[in-house]
Amino acid sequence: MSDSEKPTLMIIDGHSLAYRAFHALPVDSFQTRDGQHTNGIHGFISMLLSLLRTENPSHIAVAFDISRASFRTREYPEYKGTRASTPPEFKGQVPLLQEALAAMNITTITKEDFEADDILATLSVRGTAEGYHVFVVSGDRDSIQLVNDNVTLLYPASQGVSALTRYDPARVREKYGIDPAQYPDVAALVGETSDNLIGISKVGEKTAVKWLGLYGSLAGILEHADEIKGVVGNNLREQKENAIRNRRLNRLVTDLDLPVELPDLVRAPINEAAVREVFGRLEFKNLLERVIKLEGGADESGAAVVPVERDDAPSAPVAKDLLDEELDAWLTRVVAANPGGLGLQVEVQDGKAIGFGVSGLEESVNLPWQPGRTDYLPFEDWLASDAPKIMHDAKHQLKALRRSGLGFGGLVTDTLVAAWLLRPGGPDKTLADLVTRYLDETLPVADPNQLVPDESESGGVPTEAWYAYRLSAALGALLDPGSQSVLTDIEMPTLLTLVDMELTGVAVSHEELSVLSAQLGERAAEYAAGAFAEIGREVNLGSPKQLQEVLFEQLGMPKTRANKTGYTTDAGALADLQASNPHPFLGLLLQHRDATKLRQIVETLDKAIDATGRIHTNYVQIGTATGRISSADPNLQNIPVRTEEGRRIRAAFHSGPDAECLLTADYSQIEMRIMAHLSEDAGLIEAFNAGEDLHRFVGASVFGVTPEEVTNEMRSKVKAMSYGLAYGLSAFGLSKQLRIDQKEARQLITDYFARFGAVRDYLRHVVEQAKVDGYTATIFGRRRPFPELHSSNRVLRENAERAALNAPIQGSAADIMKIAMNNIAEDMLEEGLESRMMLQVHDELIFEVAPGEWDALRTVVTHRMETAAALLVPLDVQVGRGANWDAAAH
DNA sequence: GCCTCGACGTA
DNA sequence: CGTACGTCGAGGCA
Repeated sequence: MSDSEKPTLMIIDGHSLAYRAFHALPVDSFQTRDGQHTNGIHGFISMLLSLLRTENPSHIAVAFDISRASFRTREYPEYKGTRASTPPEFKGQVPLLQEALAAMNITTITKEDFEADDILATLSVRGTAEGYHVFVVSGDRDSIQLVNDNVTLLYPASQGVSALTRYDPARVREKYGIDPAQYPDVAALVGETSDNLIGISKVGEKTAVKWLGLYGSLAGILEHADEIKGVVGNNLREQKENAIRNRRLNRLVTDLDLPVELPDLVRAPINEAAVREVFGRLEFKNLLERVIKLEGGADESGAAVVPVERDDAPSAPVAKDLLDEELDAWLTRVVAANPGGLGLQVEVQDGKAIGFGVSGLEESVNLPWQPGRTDYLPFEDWLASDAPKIMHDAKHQLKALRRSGLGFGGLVTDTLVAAWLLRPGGPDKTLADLVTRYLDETLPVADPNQLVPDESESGGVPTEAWYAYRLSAALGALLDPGSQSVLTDIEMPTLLTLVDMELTGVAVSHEELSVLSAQLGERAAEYAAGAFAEIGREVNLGSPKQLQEVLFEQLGMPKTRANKTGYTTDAGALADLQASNPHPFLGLLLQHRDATKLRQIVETLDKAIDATGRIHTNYVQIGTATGRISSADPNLQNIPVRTEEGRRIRAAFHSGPDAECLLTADYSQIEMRIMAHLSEDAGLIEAFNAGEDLHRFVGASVFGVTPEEVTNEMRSKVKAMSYGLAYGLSAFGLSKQLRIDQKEARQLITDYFARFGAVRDYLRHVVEQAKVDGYTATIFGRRRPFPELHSSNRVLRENAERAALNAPIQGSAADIMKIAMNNIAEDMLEEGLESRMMLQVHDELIFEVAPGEWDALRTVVTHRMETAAALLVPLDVQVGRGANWDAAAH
């Protein structure tokens, strides 16, 4: 029988290949929406499909280790002892991989007390005996010993699993200078770091191969050990037991009793239903297609290096250039053909629109644009109409449309926002990320060598529009109904609201900031001079490293809490030091910190003021994992408020020249109210319905006194407790914050829950449910996945538990605020108010009030905020009025 | 010029 | 050993 007619048996080391794939592929890019990591599985299956195509084996099996323990670890407990513990992200991938293989009708084999390598060895010996050509696929170098004329090893190239090197006996000789069967002797002499097998000192591959050339085998070398001169000879004689032990351990077992016969391993058709189910769970869209397609017939074109890049991805349609009637006809036709909407991307330059890409499923157009252009009237009509549009990262594009004077309507989906709802806090930030994850394709990049990009070729806004169109379908299929309604009813309107707010900006006084900056600069310099005088030298007070030198060496202060670079110098630790080891330097340093921090904030804000005297922040709609909005460039959600000095910065935020004043409106205790609603705690609900001071009421209940008898101290303790609840506060944390001992903190928690037990039950229940579901949900259905709840790492798991109990509370508050904002914006438009919503700081809104509109605006804002959600307790809104942000506070 | 870290501002 | 963020300077690396 010639080689090409022999049946071929392919045996794969499942664990080692999956583990290699795990390290080769970015872990964050392969995750199900429940948070299960799948990069190892994806890489393995992808490699497997390539192998099936290129090698087309007639028989196949995948071997797995059952555990790290085997007869080898019993014999030598240190065996593989240096291996790092399995990364948590890899956990769970092997069982899922085995499920996937089962669905594909590929046999997996395990054997108690033996390693996968031994199964490979046994099968390759049997295969050879029964007339097969054997392919061994393994990332373990011990498999080299299996190579012979009938056994070929496919070994992953340096990184990953996308390229496999083919080892036949000639290749082994070329690479290592020995016969495959001699490889274990070399390994025994050299040692194997990854298996924690120590070899002979100073003996590397070169020496080992030389000796084998001289004496033929390890046994021969040991026999002639006395003849070997020099230090290495001595080492060999002294450490020969190492080599003997190594050789015993790296000998693969070739006569295992396995529960299968070779004919059982013949390739069978996949179980399509099972494959669809498993791959659906793994969210492998493209791999599913490839597996299904594989059934259609194997490709015979074998290549030595297995390609992983898919070759069946559809490519974007070539964009057309159209004018006038042509464009009109095209739009009419394509709109009719794509009732779900068209993909749209705006090309933005210097904040203005300079072109558009519009795409349906099968065709797209490219429309360069400049002000005054009239041949696109049909397009402009469509743009401004309610005709459904699908975009990616629409906010800055819509801002550009507005600056360019173009109308817009009909946004149904923003794929960036939709993907964020699927995986809030996920790594996907660009269209290319989403195309890779959800379409398993690659977004074409414009050729960087092409100086003038040809939009009609590929890349550019028409291509982006086409991918956004296709992504929206893929994402829509993955979104549960709750998330879908959050997208449609909350996030898309919010996006439009944010466009207005960002374009509006807020007036800030450059003059006031300049004065502040100068004053703070002077003060900082004085504190610095004083601090330097105290220690007799000048250091950089902004350098934690230099401060450590001063504090712990020069001044001999006791060490503070440790961090990665030494010991912390944060404000809390410095205050503790001041209490135990008073020194004027400490106070001056803290004062200097305050002054420079404020000055830095002032400077950053000042630089952000535009020519019209306003600051335009960028609200990041996908900026948080909980559903809140974040603010950046500059961040206007962390403007100081707690100190007198800080409030002077707020005072520089004022109403614009045409406005009457500012209006601020904030929800009071919204998170506690949400807790009352979600927990249905009768006591807490009563506390809110009583309408008096919440913390006083709760304090009276906890301490068993009347509200009038609640002291300030009792009130502040209860207040800290209530706020801490929603964060998963511990007795330790509470004691630290209140500076009381842990026993007292524990008692406070006990007393608190004695009166508000349903709150405790609710918080426990949230975490338990999240463990079952894999995610938490807000009142409105916004989800956040929590895979770490099952982590075996205690720190990770407990962090996830606290985040999970907080997510529905913080997230529901965020939902409520967004709904209120959208409703307010709508009312303002309907009532024709010219006042403007400018800022959102999580539970607070700031408006610029147009002359004569105070009453109307206050009514709208209060009403819409109070009625954004119907909870078991009322939503209380506090409104303030003033010429500036500080004065408008209440 | 890039990154990480410590520190600190807000809800 | 309390959640969620963004920004700065210092310092290390290239």
